[in-house]
Amino acid sequence: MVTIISTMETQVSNGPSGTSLPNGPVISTNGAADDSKTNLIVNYLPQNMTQEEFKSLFGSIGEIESCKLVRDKITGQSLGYGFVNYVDPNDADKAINTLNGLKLQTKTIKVSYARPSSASIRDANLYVSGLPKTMSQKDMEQLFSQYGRIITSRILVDQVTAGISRGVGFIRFDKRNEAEEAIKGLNGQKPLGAAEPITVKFANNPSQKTGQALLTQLYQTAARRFTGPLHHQTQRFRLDNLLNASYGVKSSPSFLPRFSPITIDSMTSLAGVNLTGPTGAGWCIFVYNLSPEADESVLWQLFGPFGAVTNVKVIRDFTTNKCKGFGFVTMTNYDEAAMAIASLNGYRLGDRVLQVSFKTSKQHKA
DNA sequence: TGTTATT
Repeated sequence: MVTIISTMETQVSNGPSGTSLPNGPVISTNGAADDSKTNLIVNYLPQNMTQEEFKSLFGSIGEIESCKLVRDKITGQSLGYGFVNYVDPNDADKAINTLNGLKLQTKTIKVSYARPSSASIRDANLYVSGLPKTMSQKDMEQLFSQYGRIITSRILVDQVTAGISRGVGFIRFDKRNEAEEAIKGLNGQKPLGAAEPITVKFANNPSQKTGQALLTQLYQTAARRFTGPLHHQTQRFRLDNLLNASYGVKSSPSFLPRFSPITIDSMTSLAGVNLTGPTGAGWCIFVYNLSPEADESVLWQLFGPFGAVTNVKVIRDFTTNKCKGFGFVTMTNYDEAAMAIASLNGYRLGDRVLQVSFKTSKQHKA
């Protein structure tokens, strides 16, 4: 088990780059709207926080121009951060003062001004290993700060030994080229007084997940559904103005109860429903509640990690060419198909909860 | 030897 020494030490404030006009909006020198005083980035959000809860929390401060909880494009899972753009810069300031450092479940959220988006700030996160166990987060920052502006830093610690450094950490620089210089300057070098050299390299990009990683993630999500929330009810994130917020699931389409541990057997035993059995090349799987924008690639991405997929099809409206909400996947092996169904049925894809089952003879009726 | 900071 791993925990974090600190996520809050490095605070970032971006100097506004625009010009404030009397009684008017902030206008940047190039004429584009300048949101540097209203746009915030929120980090270390609880995994299970929904867009609605996110909006509700930050909307309690003041009027929101826009906000977005950033999610994985494929799985729809929260990436643990989001953006809030307020109408009034004063509300952005207030949000930082009142919500930064707020403890939500096991996380301590960080609220700060968002830096202007640009390619140069992407992929600037470094993975550092071989650090002396005695090196603190501050020591590490000091070592790296000669190469640029540090946005975040952390050292991983062992939880069972109550906070002993694992000699592994992360450093995020403001700019990618700063991170590159730090690698050049520090990789393979011994910090002052250290016995061993440290390794410094770019951290794995979480958006480039392997099939195996995606599969693991899907299994974990499935397991969570089957065992219920990880934490005690009272530890779960609550908002006073969200009296009956559900966790992740907005609606429960059709006959499937929320979080119900539906098994293949219970599905096949439903009255009047029979499996069609292997048809031609393999087992046909019915996927329901796809978005109108869904395409074949999402089906490949979802089912591919579970085994051999021979065919996918998204059913579209003839005139609009939009997905009609469902599709089919053919898998060669029963075991893999069954595992895919067990893992993906009830899975949240973006705002939607998928229903996944073997295609049955009566699926289209009722 | 592994968290989740750029819409």
